[in-house]
Amino acid sequence: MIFDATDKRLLEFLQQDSKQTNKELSNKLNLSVTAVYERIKKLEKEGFIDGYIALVNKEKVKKNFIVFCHIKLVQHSQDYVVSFEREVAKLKEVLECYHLSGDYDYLLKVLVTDMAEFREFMVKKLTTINHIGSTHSMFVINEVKHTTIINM
Amino acid sequence: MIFDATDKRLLEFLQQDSKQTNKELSNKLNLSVTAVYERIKKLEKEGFIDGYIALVNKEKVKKNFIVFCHIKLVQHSQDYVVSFEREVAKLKEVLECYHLSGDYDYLLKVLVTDMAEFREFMVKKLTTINHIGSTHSMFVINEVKHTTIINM
DNA sequence: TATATTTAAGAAAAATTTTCTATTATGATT
DNA sequence: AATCATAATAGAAAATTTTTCTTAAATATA
Repeated sequence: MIFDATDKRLLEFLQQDSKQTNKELSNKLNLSVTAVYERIKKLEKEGFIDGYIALVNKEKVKKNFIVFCHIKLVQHSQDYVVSFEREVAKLKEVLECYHLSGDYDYLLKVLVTDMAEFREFMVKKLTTINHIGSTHSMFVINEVKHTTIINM
Repeated sequence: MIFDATDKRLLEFLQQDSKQTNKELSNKLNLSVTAVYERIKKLEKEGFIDGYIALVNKEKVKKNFIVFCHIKLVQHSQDYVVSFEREVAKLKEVLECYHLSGDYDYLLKVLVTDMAEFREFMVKKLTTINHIGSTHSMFVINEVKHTTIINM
């Protein structure tokens, strides 16, 4: 499938603000409303767009205590890895989980209200998952930058 | 401001799919279309919603090489910190940057096409920023989980 | 209890999306 | 270069959705 410069610009605009009307986008792209509409539908159908979402303000909903957790497994057998990944993905406090190179461990991005809630998360949820060897938590003092925009 | 259970559910729905019509939301919430409309406008005005965006598929646009970079500064003076944060925020490859506790350093989430592009990023961009003492890169083998949904 | 204030509902108006048809551009083939 | 097929674009019409407006109900306040 051909994915031209106009499609790229369109995706950039939609990543910035998906509530723009096709008319606004058509002005920015020098296209007709229908052309914009058809391009968006094509991008959606081809899988370039995973979805449209609202971004909630973390401070407002009192969930702005971010912790990165490094995790090592006791063993790295297929069974252990699969089991750990399945369990950790279920936890709503875990926004992101990455399998990392090097020390063969994981990096988790955990979002909670405060230290008390993080403690609960560690004790009641994370450490009850099997096969965890060790954990190392890094607390975020300040979120310097956070964007969802992928540059192409 | 009062932020009730219905507002929470509404934010959950909008975080999952912001393209739902007010009619669909009104059915899920047992409200009228106008009531949903007014609640959304209120949440927007009060700052609960930072924006509405399209999520682009990383694989499709060939930007799915994720690297986490740990960075230590040579000094931690106010000047150095401010300068570093300003410069690093400008880099489009850096999706996220966190100031961490403990070793007083930073964690960067970097998104590029491949290792070649990461090398370019390191050599031409990251290491040209002043005050960096040392860096340590962790490559993502697999993205086990990634959500933008904040639980409330 | 009476009075204000907020919240909600339904209808109407305005705006936007979506469909449809026709036209133009693009690329491949000869 | 000419022809054909395919894809992209534009404008108008239809369908849907958002937004506004008015009225009614619920909640809180004095």
